[in-house]
Amino acid sequence: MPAESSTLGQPTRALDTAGRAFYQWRMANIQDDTLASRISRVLAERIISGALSPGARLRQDHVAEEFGASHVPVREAFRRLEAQGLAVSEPRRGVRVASFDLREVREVAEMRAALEVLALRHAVPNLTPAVLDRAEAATAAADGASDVRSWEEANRAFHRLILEPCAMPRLLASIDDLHAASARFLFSAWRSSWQPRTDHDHRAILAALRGGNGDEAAAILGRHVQWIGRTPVRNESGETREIFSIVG
Amino acid sequence: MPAESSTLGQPTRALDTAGRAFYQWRMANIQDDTLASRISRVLAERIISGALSPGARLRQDHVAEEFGASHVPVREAFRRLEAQGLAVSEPRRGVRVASFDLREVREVAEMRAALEVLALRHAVPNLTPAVLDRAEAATAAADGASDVRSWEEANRAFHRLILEPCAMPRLLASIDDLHAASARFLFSAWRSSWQPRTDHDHRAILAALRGGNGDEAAAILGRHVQWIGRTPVRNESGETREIFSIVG
DNA sequence: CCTCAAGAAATTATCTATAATTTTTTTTCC
DNA sequence: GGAAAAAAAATTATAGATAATTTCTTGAGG
Repeated sequence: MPAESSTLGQPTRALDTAGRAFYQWRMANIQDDTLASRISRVLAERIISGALSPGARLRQDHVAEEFGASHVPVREAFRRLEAQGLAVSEPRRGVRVASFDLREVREVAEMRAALEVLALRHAVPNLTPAVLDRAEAATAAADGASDVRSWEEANRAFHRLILEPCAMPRLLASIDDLHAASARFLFSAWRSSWQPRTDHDHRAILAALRGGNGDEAAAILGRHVQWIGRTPVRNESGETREIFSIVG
Repeated sequence: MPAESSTLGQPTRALDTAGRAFYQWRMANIQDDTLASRISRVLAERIISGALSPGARLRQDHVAEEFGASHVPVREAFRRLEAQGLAVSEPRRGVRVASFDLREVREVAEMRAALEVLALRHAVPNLTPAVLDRAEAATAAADGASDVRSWEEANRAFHRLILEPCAMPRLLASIDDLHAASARFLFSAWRSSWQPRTDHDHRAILAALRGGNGDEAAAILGRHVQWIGRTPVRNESGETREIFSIVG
């Protein structure tokens, strides 16, 4: 590390700051260093946001060219997207963006309810006032959000904050994947429009947690996550149909 | 398909049978045709059975040579194992068989409880007497099993049978992955020894389902899956320690 | 005898090239 | 003009080769 070690010849305080910055940079890159994972993250982002529509073909050479890479890391990225349920692959016939329907929206909502309730139950004993304060801030951010993207980010932060203290990595990873699926549905429903709302469930959950009532918090969370919103959407041919999406 | 089409020049009945056999063969191979998936399945089998121990390095060139392949499909197989939680990869430092401890055993047990209960609730309305009979047969097979492998297979069949009618593919896939993790723990605990047992829980679940009492069945299943067995195991240096593993 | 450093071997990550398959386009025949 | 067949183009899957990194081995110094 020749470029970085030059910063080490400085006063102690500066060294600490620079050292930490470098460490964080290393962490951010080390655990996700390979081309394959960077490609898979970018593609996942596009699928979730709706920039890549359901059923769209992902052609390895095109993706490779776009990223200035060969198709070997691209294929690895595809395998990862497949495992996350964001893409489907048919041998020798290529990879497509996974499609979804109301059945799957419901399925994801129910899985989230089951797993988030489990996570919250284990998180409760480890919850600190500091964490709850940050969760409250996330709720406020969600209420003040003016577009879907920022609302989703704040909402996800809220759930992550109160669940993370469960310290069950496998469970949290599964929940993350389900959140990604939820976000896909959400963005597809509220493509451009978004009406600000006050999330009473989040506040009720926080109140229950502050009052030491973990069971009640878990019960509200379970219902909250299964809340499925209906939005009328007008398609290209001018017909309107309802799109369903998880909102919690 | 030159070899197969030759079978088509036969009487109608024979054509049907041969045609179906060919179709099934195609199905079995088409949806899992690539070298990468075959390699990942074989490696998964070895990790689950314990033939590959936790922490063991998986070297892409060695695996490639063993399968008479190049390392490109091997790397794709690695990404899949990673997503299933059977392997962990550190960029530029290779892939290792995932290790596990009591914490993870508990985590998997609780996730299975949450998700299998959810699946059963949705399966109940679609359960037929025929399915329950097959589940009963699986239970009998488990009780009569003389080794861990066959017990695990029969046990897994029982769970699959009663949960499959929920018709929630994503949920079932998650449960499958958790079963694989459970089997790892199980095989590591009961490596060679196995004491036959009668599974009263399975019979109680079936009785409740036959009696139309879905809630009771779900409650028993939830407890059943979380049953963690303790086995004293002697390691290389002669010390004994307890190994915990899911049994349900 | 142990620790640390330099060199050698092995291993990973990537790219370029090639064979096989699928999809698209063009052509032919009715 | 439209359906079927043949040819062309695109695309996937795999192999072989190369650069960069890590791990192992060996040797020097304390």
